[in-house]
Amino acid sequence: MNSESGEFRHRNLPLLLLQAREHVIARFRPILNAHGITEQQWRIVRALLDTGPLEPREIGLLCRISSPSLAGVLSRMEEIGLIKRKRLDHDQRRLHVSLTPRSRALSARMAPQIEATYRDIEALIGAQFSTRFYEALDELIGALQAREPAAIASE
Amino acid sequence: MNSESGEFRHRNLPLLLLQAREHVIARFRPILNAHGITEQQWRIVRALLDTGPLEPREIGLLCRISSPSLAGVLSRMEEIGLIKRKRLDHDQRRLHVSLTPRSRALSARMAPQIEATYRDIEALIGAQFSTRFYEALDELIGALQAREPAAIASE
DNA sequence: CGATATTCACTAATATATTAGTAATATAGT
DNA sequence: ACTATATTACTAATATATTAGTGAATATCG
Repeated sequence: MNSESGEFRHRNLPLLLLQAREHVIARFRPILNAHGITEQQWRIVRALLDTGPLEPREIGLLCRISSPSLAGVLSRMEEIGLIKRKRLDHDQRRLHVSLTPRSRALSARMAPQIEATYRDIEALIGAQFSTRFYEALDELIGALQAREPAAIASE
Repeated sequence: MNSESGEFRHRNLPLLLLQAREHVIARFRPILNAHGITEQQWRIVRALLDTGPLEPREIGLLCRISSPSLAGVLSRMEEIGLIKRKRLDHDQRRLHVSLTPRSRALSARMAPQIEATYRDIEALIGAQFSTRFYEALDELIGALQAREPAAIASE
């Protein structure tokens, strides 16, 4: 009825970012499903591949998964043999999470399809736009995390 | 260990988009919490404000909420008086979802704080960058939905 | 050294997401 | 009319998200 509603002059930015992400990940989802791994699990596997062993706290910050969610996700991943967990000797609170031969083999099998999908996307949007878009995302994230409003853990 | 891992040449684009969205919505979350409304509920209220009454199917496409999730979300929203649901006369399968005086009053109270937050963000990233970033998101979404891979409902 | 505060992974309860499937209604083609 | 198919909102089961809070371990400070 009121397509100008008056109340809001700005477009819904979080929704736009969500929509953009949905359109991108829609192209990867079939690959993840075919290999029986969830989005969160894959995010963690890829982070560990790129960075090496991490602690849950670091995984949460990197992959944007909250501590309570992480507890269940990591527990299930250990159960199906995608990761292993090991207490640190000098600090019994902390934990080391690392990949297993199985998850390394899995990502080796997935890598070609993932990379092909990135090439598809780049073909659609153009290499130049692609580069500038990554830069824009980095700039946005950098600007927003430089001056956080409250105590929102994000670095 | 292996910070070059070799397997992946492209950065994790869905993760970057997720991180960007998290940094943005982190500034709105305190407002939503203060008014006792969840992210999904607010997305729906704002969509209805902008567009007028919608059917669940349309809400799902617009707000990127799946049909099963929507069932629970709408049910809870009706229970607390944020929306009302009404069957269509000429098609008993379909449904009209519309706002209530209560949700209109709520968004009127929230609007100033929401708008102020957008101004804060724009001040941080710059008006020019802001404009170009919105355009880039539109372009990305447009390019990706123009040639969908499979039958992924998205417009 | 000892009391206090902080950090860390985790649990509990509820909300939402995902995948598969269902019943009711509507439409298309015969 | 009639069968087959499509569409719509929904349920069931499991996974993940969110908010609050816990116990164990460590760090900090008096």
